[in-house]
Amino acid sequence: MPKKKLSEAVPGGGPGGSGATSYDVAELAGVSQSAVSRAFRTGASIAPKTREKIMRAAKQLGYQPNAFARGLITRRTNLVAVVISNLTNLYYPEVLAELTQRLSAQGHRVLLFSLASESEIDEMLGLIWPYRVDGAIIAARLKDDQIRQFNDRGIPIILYNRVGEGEPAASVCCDSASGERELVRNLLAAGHRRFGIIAGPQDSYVGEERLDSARRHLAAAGIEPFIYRGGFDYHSGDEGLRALMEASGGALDAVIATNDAMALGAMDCARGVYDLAIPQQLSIVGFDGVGPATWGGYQLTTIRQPVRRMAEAAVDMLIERIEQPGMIPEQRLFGGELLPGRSARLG
Amino acid sequence: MPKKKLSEAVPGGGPGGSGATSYDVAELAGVSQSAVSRAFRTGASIAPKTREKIMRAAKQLGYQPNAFARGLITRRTNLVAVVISNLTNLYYPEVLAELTQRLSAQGHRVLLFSLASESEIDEMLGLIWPYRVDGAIIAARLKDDQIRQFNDRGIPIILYNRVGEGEPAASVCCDSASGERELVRNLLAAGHRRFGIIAGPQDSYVGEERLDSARRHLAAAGIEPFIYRGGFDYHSGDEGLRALMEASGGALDAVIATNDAMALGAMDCARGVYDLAIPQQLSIVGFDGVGPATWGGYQLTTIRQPVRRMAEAAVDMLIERIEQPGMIPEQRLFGGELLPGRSARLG
DNA sequence: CTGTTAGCGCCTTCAC
DNA sequence: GTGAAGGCGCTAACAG
Repeated sequence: MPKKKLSEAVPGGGPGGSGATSYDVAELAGVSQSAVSRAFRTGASIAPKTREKIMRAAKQLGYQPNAFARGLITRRTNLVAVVISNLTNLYYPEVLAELTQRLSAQGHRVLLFSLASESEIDEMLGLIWPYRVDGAIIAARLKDDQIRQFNDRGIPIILYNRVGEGEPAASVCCDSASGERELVRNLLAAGHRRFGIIAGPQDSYVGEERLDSARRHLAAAGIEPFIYRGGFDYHSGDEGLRALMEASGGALDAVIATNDAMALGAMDCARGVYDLAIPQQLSIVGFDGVGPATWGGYQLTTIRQPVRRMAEAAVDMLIERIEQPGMIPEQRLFGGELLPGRSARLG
Repeated sequence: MPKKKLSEAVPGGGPGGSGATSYDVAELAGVSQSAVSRAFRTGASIAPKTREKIMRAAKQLGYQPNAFARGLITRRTNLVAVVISNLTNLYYPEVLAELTQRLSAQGHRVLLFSLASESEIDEMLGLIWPYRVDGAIIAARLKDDQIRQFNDRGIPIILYNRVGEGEPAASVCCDSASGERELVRNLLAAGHRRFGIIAGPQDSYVGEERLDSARRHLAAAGIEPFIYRGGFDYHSGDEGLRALMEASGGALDAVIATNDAMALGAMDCARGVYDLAIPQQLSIVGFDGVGPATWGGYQLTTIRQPVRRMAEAAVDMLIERIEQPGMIPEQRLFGGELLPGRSARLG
């Protein structure tokens, strides 16, 4: 007879708990507490008959092992932090859905953090540490010392569409440079010469990459584009097009937006405000391949990120590093797919 | 000198942990472990000087209290489960962003679960229990016995845009019935007589509510609409309009879609495929007020859900119930706002 | 294969 | 205001 105290009466248990502990189950099943523990652990040696007896008792009591007690001892919490800077970006919901489903399938729970602004990162880190997450997937711009904090604590992280600047960090990215090059090359081949670029905020890593790539490849053809800085949202596309039209005196052949939301805003503005036929009078391209880009009213010419493969890679890389600490940082770069659409004349 | 073992050397600590424990901090600060515990608990009585000494030592060691050990004892995990059935629905990212930010501000972390299909709910519940969440916010269709499992375990839940069928449950909803009534009344007043409805999947609670309300109010005017069943996505809107045009022989005055995504699909189809002028030849209305609905190319006539107030209400109600168990179930119903847009002629 | 014995790191009495 | 025990529920060695 175990001496430990059993959970007090009440079938439902106290507030916040199911009430039943492994001792309760052990007593009901007529075995020791550690037998119960084994029954709920994969790969533990236990007689099938005993296990079954235990499981029956457990079900009767509504018993589920307490992850907090387990985590305290195993130092594995099965928790993965997922950090996304601005969820309302059209692109992230799809990523988040993929990540949670794949992590779930691998036995991990998602602890979600969303930031209203990148300045909240330090604050957020303080909220993560107490939960001893096994790892993290981060789609926000971490500073070197923030990456180092993860490294120092031995918590593997995967940067999503970002790379570490100085501190080494594993990452999964869509190849902005080659995607943008593809777009520019095609636009040039179709004879466009007067370009405008609607860029993203300067604190966006992919935004700057895309901008740089576009400028570089235009420069190689001797072209200097007009540039407008937006905020990655639909409205910025509208404002951007107006600004570019003004700056260029209305003489524009093509507009390159560094994400789809802005490209769509620019399309609506071009048609609605300037009464331009797209792509006959103006070509517009985006980047990402979000849902609305393929909608009938837009059929945007853009680069589609292979979201599923990227999410899969991020999760796989993370799990690897959780199970085998100390792996070297690896960067995986996925090529995007050119969706021809109907918003631009390509060569 | 405390006899308890201090964490073993390595500054970074072992895998998964920051290494430092309250004993390490206590030793460095020259106080007892329980003093450290007090320093990190709000409202514990401790001398300001002692506290400061401890905090300095803690920072030096990178110490953060272990939430797992704390949760084990206090039975408060500060974890809230958020369950969302299909994240890719345009409407949810905004909700999720609001929820996580507000929960964070209240000292709670979000454990996110997303479902590929409603049939996975039981499976998911089994993943939730071990984590002893303090509460849950659920935007998925729970069966009565699933709600009861939460009730039995004493875990408060808030249903989001759903209500319990038999089992009592607190909930936050947008008033589908009155929103749809408003739309129908306006459409009738403007002289529309031949209606089509693009409805959602039958397992959607709000979808059925909106459909029922629209039919009822049309019936009151002696009108029997054509009905098509879609899946709440953009593509369903396209298919829906085709089906309705066929069923009605092209004689349609207005189309009511039970969410925005389908309404937008129908708009593009009406313009692109049937070459109809909207709203002159055909009025189309939606429901939700998602971002793209306000875009220049659409300017959809719809009902906007007060997402921020609803999220705020959900979080507040949940926190109340966590701090004061046993509160009665309350249902809060928020009215939507009619966005006139330009996709329908209203009376 | 099963039971026993120590803790995991912290909070919570209780003396002082 | 502070320190010394005891235990939250479980897993990880061990014996048997």
